[in-house]
Amino acid sequence: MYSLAEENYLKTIYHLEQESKTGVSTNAIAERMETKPSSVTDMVQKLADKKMISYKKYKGSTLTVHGKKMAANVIRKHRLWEVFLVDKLKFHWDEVHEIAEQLEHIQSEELIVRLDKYLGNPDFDPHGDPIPDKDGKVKSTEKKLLSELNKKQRGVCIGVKETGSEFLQYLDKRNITIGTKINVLGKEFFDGSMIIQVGKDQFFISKKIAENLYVQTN
Amino acid sequence: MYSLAEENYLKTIYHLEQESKTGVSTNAIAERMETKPSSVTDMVQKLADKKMISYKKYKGSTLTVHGKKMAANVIRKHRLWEVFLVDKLKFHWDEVHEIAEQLEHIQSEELIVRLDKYLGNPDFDPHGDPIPDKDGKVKSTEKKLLSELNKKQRGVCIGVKETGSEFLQYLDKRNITIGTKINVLGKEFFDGSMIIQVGKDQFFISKKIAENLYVQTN
DNA sequence: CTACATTTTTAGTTTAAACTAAAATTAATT
DNA sequence: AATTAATTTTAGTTTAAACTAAAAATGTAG
Repeated sequence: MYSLAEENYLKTIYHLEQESKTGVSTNAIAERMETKPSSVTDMVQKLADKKMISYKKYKGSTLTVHGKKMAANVIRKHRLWEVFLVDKLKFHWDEVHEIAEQLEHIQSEELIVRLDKYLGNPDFDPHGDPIPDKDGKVKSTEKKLLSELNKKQRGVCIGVKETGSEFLQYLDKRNITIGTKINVLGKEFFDGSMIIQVGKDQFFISKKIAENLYVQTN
Repeated sequence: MYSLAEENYLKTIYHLEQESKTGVSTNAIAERMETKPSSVTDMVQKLADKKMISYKKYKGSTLTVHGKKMAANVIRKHRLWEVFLVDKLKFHWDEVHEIAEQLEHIQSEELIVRLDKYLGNPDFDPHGDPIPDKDGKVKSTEKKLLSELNKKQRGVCIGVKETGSEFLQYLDKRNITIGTKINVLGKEFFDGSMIIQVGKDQFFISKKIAENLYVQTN
């Protein structure tokens, strides 16, 4: 059994590893968790003793296979609960994070098995993030142009093809940047235009826009 | 905001107060919570400072109006979650206590408002215990003979009319004692016999039995 | 009413997880 | 390469909530 604090550290390290694809620094963890670096050092040493991460002094931390599975499981629970809150209790998708942050720590294998089934074994949470499976595996992602997506598909912006300033300014105005999640709500086959959701906003984009944005899909 | 430990103490004191209708002793709390009396003393002093209970050294504790409301709210959450686990996730009613014990500490007013609505504003949990309302009020109970109940009603055994040893031995065999919860699953109007649920068991009882058992109802 | 038993409290430790301040290491700049 | 800056760790405190052992208060039996 792991403590709430330990689970939160593992989760944070998992997210930071995904973002940077490298070992994560003590300071990065401290900043993300709004705590002090010295506290982080204490905890990573403890997690290293428990073989959840591998850690070398001054060299940062990386999750072990075991730690990664553990972290993915907490994230799985978080995202399943978010689906519950939105689909069943009719919360808005931007109101559920705080509550899921608590629910993710409830300990019961059986509960999650049943919750998953009750929700129809969803693959994504209400923010479009993928839900890891029981073994902690997340469906691998693939790079595409936004224009290749169809209705109801989702992607995360990972780059642009066209780099002219008008285009970049357009993206800026629409709050689209690296890491932005995009849901395709509708697609017109006649001209390739789309209706997409970005954060709380929904708007129309032309084929030309969609052909110049790279997204990562699942 | 109150800590998990504080909420658990308040809940325990609430239950003990209900059972004995008097102030609760430090030892009683310690026993129920499987902790040491000295730990209880520490905590009741803290709760008294916070005006959640009134406490005089060596004289035991009683909840203040504020503390009682707080405790009832934790119990409300516990019981609503139990309904969720049984009605929606199809757990058996004797499997849900441990999980609800964790869920009852999730902090979100709105969550409980919505959960309550989603479950159809239930009045009882799957064990037949009443669910306090938002203001911590529990529907007042009334003393009746078991034979006065109808199908789907519930009662808690509070005494007997007939006191012969055959009758008491019968009750003993059926595991019915003071405090035992009884659900009436079916009633035959022709002869007044009933099918009742007691703990995990379901069985048939005659009108004569039902006319000699007092129960408290809601 | 005294003597013993039980209950309760106090005083002092322990543990997990945070903190501060200072020391050590690594990185960056001139 | 030497010095400064930034990062990270160590050492020592703090807090909440538990614990043990001993002291104090209360309850009970002769």
